Amino acid sequence: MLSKKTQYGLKALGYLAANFGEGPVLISEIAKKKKIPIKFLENILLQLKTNGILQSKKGKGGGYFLADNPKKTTLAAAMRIIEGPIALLPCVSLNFYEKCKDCDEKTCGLKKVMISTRDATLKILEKKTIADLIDAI
Amino acid sequence: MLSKKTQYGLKALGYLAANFGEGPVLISEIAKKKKIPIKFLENILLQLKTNGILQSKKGKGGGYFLADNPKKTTLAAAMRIIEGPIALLPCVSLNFYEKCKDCDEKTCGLKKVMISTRDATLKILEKKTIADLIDAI
DNA sequence: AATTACTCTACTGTTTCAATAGAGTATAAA
DNA sequence: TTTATACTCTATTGAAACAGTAGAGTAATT
Repeated sequence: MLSKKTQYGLKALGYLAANFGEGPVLISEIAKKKKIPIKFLENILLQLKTNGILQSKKGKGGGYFLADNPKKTTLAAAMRIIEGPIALLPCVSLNFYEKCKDCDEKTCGLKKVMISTRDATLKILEKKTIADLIDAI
Repeated sequence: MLSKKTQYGLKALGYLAANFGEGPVLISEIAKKKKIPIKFLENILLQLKTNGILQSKKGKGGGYFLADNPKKTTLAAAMRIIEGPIALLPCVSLNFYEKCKDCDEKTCGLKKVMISTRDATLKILEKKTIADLIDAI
């Protein structure tokens, strides 16, 4: 399951995608519309900025906005920043790989299955973008 | 990411699948072969027994064994017992659904994507069984 | 100068995770 | 019927992660 942090982050990105091209959006506005604790949201947005997905402007008329067209940022990219690995096990993670001590990765049956699962998940998350997070209506 | 508990549980099931039809297997044997802390493994196996996947026999010549042919138990079933939900959000879980407060599930863009992801994952995990967890060689 | 709004570090309470302890019960064989 | 074996069950513990908060600081605008 995704952490609350990731859930909030994705919702915020969806809101910023919906407002793309309309200038900076206040943290407080995102927090209110998406019902996210504001101080928590501050941390999340800052992290997304540090990792290049968001940009910001300080002072009056400031706020956060997407660094690029919403269709350019995949969900996989966003989730890796906030949540970390997408794979179900460290030994099958592409971006957060950790060697499996206590088992032979060449023969491990579990690993094979988890690779299939990872690929199925990534096929979706590498194709979908934060533009797909925009709410209906 | 899956918890250690789930990882251990699946490995143990793989071992029992490999030894299906050959009588009870000692917890200590599984623990040793799969390098799982034995007391931790006890809890896990008991939980799998309570939920019908395993059976056991006490006393000398006792141990754990699969309740049914390994091909009959899907990974989804096993994982739901040990780990809980397979979906990435409670509001898209089939077996552990929780209503999403603070958002309208009918219009939520995030929910749509998470349903796709869930379905892609389940397509694998509902088809693969613990027979697929048997190690090569 | 005053106001606005993001920035950054640190902290806190709660929950989950991972593992362990130890007494209890059932079974089988000698 | 005793003994050894092996699963059963509840409780506990330390560490880490999670979720959220606090507050001082910096930059930009008017």
